[in-house]
Amino acid sequence: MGNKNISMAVIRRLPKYYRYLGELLDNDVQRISSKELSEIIGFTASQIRQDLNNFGGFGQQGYGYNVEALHKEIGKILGLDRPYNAVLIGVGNLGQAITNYSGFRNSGFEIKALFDANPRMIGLKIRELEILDSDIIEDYIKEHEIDIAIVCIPKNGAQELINRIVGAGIKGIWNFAPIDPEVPKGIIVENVNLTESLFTLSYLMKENNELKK
Amino acid sequence: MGNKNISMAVIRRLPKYYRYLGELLDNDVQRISSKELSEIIGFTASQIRQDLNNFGGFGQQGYGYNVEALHKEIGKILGLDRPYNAVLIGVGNLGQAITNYSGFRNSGFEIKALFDANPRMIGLKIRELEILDSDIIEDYIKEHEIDIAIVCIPKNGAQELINRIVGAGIKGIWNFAPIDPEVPKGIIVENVNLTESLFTLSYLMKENNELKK
DNA sequence: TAGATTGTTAATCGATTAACAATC
DNA sequence: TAGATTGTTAATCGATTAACAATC
Repeated sequence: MGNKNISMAVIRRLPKYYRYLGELLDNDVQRISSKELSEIIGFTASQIRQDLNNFGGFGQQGYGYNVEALHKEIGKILGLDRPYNAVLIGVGNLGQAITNYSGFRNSGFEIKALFDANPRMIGLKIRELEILDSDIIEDYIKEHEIDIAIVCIPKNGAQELINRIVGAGIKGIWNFAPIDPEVPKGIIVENVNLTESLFTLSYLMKENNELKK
Repeated sequence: MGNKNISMAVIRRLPKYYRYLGELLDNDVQRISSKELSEIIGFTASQIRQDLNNFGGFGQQGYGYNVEALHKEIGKILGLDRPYNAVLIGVGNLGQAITNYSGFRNSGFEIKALFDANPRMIGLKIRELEILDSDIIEDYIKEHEIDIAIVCIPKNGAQELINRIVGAGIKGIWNFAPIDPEVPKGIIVENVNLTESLFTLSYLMKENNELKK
């Protein structure tokens, strides 16, 4: 499969294509042109065609794109045609929210175990999943072929924990701790920083307000 | 204040500057050059100087930047020198997680009220905050000078709810519902889409794996 | 066939990096 | 003063948009 070094800008648009195509599919729309999709999704038709052609020619001249086929193709491109085993570390409010959200499992991401360092949490159950002691996480990762770690612990200790799970063989980290972890080449980290998101909102509200003056 | 139409790329880096400068401050670092900051934060020194100079000349030739002063300036740029009143709508797991996270309040974002449509939730309390009926949200927003709505409800009904709160005078929306809401010009929306984030991780893990072959 | 729409090349626009004079 | 480092201009790089031949 030809990898032409896809830019991050393109990659971040892929899940949006996938979502909008899924909605079209739910509404029994069978075909769509880049122009029509453009009106729904808010990217230019030209950009849509450019984006998709990074991965192959999925359309047909004079017709457009078959919604179902394109949705499936993008799913494959995103790697959603295979299951992932995950562990979640830090069963606080956010960790529980993610554990309880069924949407991820439906997309093939299964949380196999929960971990926490707090003795009061260890042994409790959430959704049939017992909370295990963080101390044993390395052994668990090695023994259960875990691909992804979902890190929901506070800033302090987060880098150290990430060092440990990377050492145990984790390949991808979905990181909610408010740090930019350092990891060896070949380990993928996706950071979700809610504070940064909120501050961006704050900036834009302020800027918007000033423009009005 | 000169607004030179700052690009989104720059804006999204501002919270990172703020965070790293805050950490330097915690570590009693008093001055830093763009080169040193570059090594910590991972942007080029040139980019750092370009970014900052969009907002003013905060440095001093031959010296660098005063950490405390720069941190404060970026805080101002982000609009963190004033308080915001917020309401949170949808007190599920994620909504509770956000309600319980004290970091936002410490930055000046105060959740003044919680709303839910589920009769079982209405009347319950979280952190001294009673959960109110979503039906009365418009009146509440008007009467309490609410700036920001934190939307943590499912996809269905999210656009309708957003229409209502925008009609009631909300100026900024921190949206966790998995839609890209349509809002009138002048209303700021910051979307957090966890599914898109997870799918991006999936793509990058797949790509990384293929490169190794 | 005629009309529509893709895939793809070329043109434009914008963001990042490099370079260096200004100056602390 | 000499050395360091900014602020800013110019050069480069990359991403988006426009255009259109190919073709269904």
